[in-house]
Amino acid sequence: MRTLPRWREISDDLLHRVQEGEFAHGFPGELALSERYGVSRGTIRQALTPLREQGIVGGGRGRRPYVINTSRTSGFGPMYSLRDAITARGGNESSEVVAQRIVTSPQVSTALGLAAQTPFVHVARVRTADGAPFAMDRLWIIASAAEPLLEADLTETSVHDVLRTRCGVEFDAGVEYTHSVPASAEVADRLAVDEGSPLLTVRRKSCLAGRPAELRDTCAVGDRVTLTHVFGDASAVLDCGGDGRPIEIPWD
Amino acid sequence: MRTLPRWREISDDLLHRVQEGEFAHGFPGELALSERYGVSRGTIRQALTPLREQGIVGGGRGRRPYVINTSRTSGFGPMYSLRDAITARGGNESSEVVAQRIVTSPQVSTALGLAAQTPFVHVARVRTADGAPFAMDRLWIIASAAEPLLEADLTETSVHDVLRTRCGVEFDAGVEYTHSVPASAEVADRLAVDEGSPLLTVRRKSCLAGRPAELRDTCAVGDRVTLTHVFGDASAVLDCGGDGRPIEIPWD
DNA sequence: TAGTGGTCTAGACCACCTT
DNA sequence: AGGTGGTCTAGACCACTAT
Repeated sequence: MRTLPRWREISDDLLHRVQEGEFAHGFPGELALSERYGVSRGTIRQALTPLREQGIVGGGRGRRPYVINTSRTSGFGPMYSLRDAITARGGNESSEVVAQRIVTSPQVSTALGLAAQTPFVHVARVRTADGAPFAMDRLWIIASAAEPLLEADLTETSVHDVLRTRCGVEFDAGVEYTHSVPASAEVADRLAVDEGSPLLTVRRKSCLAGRPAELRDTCAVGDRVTLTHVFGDASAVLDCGGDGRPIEIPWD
Repeated sequence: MRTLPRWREISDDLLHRVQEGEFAHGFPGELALSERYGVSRGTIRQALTPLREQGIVGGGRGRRPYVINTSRTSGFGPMYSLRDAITARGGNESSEVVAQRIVTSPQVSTALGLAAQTPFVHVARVRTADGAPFAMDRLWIIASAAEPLLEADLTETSVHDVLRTRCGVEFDAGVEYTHSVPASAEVADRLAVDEGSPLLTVRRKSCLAGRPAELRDTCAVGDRVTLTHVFGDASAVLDCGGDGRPIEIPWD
């Protein structure tokens, strides 16, 4: 695990402070931050970029800077600008781990363009909110980068967090494919829905230092899950009614 | 329409050249670009940032820079890092415009947090690839910013392009909600699928200068459409087989 | 009018990859 | 070894907003 650049340390620190509510009554400007951290304004701007892109802090030329969203549970990193969050309808969320071991898989290796015998850490979980399953996911990460994952408790912790803190690993590129498919018999059984009912599936392939490193499938119940993506300071269109369900208007 | 910053002009110019294949045999380095455009390296880095984020050019410390993806049809702009493209299975794509007029709508105004009588330009289309409909979309944009849209030919041109070139308008923030829902009778009829079959719906709310400006609903046939998001230099995991459909392996 | 962020410059040093 | 991009500095000027 190499040392992080200064701008990244500052960015992490600011995110942490924001999440603890430190700036609820006003976020400092770039000049003030520049003094506080003892770095140039350019470095501060670099640190603020991800926070602004992800809509965590807002402001703009002339405006007083402010905090938009404190409740953001997501970690930090570029992949979160891809798929910010799967939000379940419900409160208490936990996971049942149904697989957590080393495997090889020709299908996975092929999908990632790796050698057929590449060993992966394989994790599969069923995610539950308030007693009702709302999604299942499974992932394969090249074992050489993710062995501590085998011993982690994944019922309450995200894989991303474990990778970051225990493995010092963060994905730097990737692609996501999202589909809507009918539930197969097996999945319908595990998620307690009717066979054929609409599911949201997301396949993600991620890279580590430019090399394929992870394949992840997420499979979510259509009417229990909303996939949300935020870009920039969207505070003007958040929380103004509706959860994104289509408006009931004829398609004239 | 105000003048664009220099870095943005350079970014647009580079994207244009990339798409015309000018750099197929090698992309210039930052120093070379700095000389060519007569600006400092910082400005060049700013211009390259969106191209690198969207995985259009690649490289890295020490590596020779290169072009990853020329065939990118998408325009330019931050919203495209949200929902890069809806890719249909098929070749010839066109749209049938089923609505293109000024309207007011309490539902839309409410969803955007605007006054109930706000006039919108309303556009609704059914999108077809190789003769089969694969998606429909409808949008409402505040009329004051988008009037030229009323007279545009939208059968072959994207709304985004018209907004950019004719209205000088680009969204700077937004949120997208993605769901999987069963087809209603009306939508099933228009898209030529069975009632109840899985659809992918995307609702987007966008901002212009920090104010709500657009609501857009897209409704796509599950098995004809893939929603793709790319982050960074994902060249290692693109084109290595599979279209993102879930692997057929039991969820042990 | 004061303070903010957006843009831009002209340097510097270093880590990393290719050769 | 030479070239690349990543990081950082210390300035500058300007557009915009709030007051």
